[in-house]
Amino acid sequence: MIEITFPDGSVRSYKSGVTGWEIAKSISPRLAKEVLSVTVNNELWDLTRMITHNAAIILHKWEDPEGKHTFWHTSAHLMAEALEALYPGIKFGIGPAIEQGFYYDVDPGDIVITEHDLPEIEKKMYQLAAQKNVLIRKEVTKDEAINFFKKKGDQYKTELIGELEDGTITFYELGSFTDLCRGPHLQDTSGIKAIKLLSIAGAYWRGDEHRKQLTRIYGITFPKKSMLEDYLTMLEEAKKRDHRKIGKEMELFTFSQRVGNGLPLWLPKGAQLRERLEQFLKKVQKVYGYEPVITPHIGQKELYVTSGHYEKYGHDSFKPIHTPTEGEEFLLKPMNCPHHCEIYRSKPHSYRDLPIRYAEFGTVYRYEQSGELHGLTRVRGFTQDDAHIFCTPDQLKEEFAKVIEIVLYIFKTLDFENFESQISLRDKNQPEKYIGSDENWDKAEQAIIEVTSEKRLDATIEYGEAAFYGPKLDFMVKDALGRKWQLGTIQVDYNLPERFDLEYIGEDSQKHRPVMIHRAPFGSMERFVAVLIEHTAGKFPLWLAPDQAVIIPVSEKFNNYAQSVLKSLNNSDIRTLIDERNEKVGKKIRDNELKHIPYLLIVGEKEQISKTVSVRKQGEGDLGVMKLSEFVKFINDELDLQLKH
RNA sequence: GCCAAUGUAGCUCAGUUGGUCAGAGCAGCUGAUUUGUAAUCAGCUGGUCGGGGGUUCGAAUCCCUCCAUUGGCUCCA
Repeated sequence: MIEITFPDGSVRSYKSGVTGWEIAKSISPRLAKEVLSVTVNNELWDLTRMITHNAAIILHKWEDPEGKHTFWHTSAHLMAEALEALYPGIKFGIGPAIEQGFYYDVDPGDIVITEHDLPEIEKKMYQLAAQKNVLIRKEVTKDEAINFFKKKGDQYKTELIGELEDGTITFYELGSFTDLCRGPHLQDTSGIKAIKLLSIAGAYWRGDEHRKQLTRIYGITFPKKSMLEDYLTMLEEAKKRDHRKIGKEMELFTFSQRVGNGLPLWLPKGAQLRERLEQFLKKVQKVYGYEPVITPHIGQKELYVTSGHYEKYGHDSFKPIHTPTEGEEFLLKPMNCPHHCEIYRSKPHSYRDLPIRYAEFGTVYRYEQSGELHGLTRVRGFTQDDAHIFCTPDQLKEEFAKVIEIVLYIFKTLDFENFESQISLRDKNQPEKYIGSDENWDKAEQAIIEVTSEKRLDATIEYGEAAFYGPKLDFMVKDALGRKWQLGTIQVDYNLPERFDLEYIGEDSQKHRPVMIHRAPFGSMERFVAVLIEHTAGKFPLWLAPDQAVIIPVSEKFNNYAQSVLKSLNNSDIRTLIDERNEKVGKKIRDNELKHIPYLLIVGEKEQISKTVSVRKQGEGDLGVMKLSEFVKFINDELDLQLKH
């Protein structure tokens, strides 16, 4: 007999060799039906694998990430089985479960699989799933594994196995399809009731653009048809929030082929929105002791050679600009930091001056690959809400903490609750990748870790993700479709002060090297606005809305009164429009609701007589009649609430 | 940059096997209506069918090529 410990701490005895599924069955038949996989001593296992020693287990159902992971991983195998049946000789790369579904990278040889083929593959998957084929786990030796895939002619699997250690290799058989796989898997495929192959794309083998491009097929599956329907509805809803669609509808920004791809044109309403965000941050930065600076859009190539950017990012930059007569070369600036370093250098500094915080909404240009461009989230010209803090090593921690405060304040004001934060540290096994002394690195990394925990940030730590010049803390937010974008970033830098030979005179009258912090709470205005649009679906908070209220006269007879209301509200700094079109009230309400204008003010005979407006709130409907002064107060109260945290 | 798909009026989209196929709705303009909380009616103006080349008696439709967009891969704010 062995002892099995459950998550709640209870212990039960089972005979040795019991499986996860049998344990589930012993608890309840319903659990046995729903359970998908089991964690045994922190390892995710198949339900059919025999447990022969005392163990702590957790049973996973669909509701658990581990359960979904198992379900989707098996689905990837099911898709592979279907692909092999439809395209004999097809070769397989990797086929993992992902956050939403799964994919498989395949090499179909000379034939091309397109999205038009997906329904047929789906159909085959349904057929195969209905056969209720069992997944069989087999432990194999490395030689056996290599021979199997060599015989099959699958160089990708052979390559993968070559890197594995003997004794740890497992195969899974599903019907006629055998795959190298760590598992775990479902017991059989009968639970896969709803299947949707979503898209198809090229993906380089092992992410290396110098290697062969395989065909990646993305899909998702569910244990119930209704779940798939809900998921597809959710996708449709998400598409409605797409910032590219809303940006067009609300006339926030556009692109022109004549201007160039990846170069956004901010339309008046978008520019207003962006300016308001900038003013907001400028105000916060003033409180935190930042000093605005302004630098040009280009700089001599030598500047970026000095900073090291030319070597690292030169190939991602626009080609140098040559002057007509001299042999000078200028680059469109890919980063603001070199310019700010030169500002620091423009005069000598004492330790008493530090920290110095130079802030600039600096527009930078990077030649992103054409396939990478995406709405406002990935563009070739964008404005960073950049600032560089020059401080003593002793001030680093406190300065870092203050930047986190700013980021959190901004996110809170804008209701960004679901952000993730990531600390990127160095990989100590590869010291050659980083510059700066070990001592400084330790200090900086320690400071970031301490500060994030003091600020109660639930940050993940990634080793080896630091920049070569220092550790950093990044803030990520997901867009409507769940794609993760990096917004804010705070980076410690020992490199640039070194390269630009930046100094300050210390208390000891000696020269010292300052430390730099690069920080951008929004990241880039373009990307931030994009994510903001998707989060709000275009229904911006009142303080940001380009237009806050629109006056709707019931008929042309009341245009004069409407005009007087307009004048009065605009005098009270409420951004107000008037809809004098010769249309019925219902039509005007509908149109202005669709424009996401926060307040609609209907005025007719009653209002004209009583000097009031009939207030209708976007998405909520009629709020009743208010005196003009009441409405102004009502608006200002809401604004105060939004900007006070 | 690579793989795949897409590209028809300002926007959203029809256009069947190449032969009155250059259309619809919305937007815009004009007029009628003078409107009370999510679409009043009528008329009109919009397009070298992404650009270029080719096949054909004839191309939005077939082929080539370039450009852009979309979904991914690599990189990154």
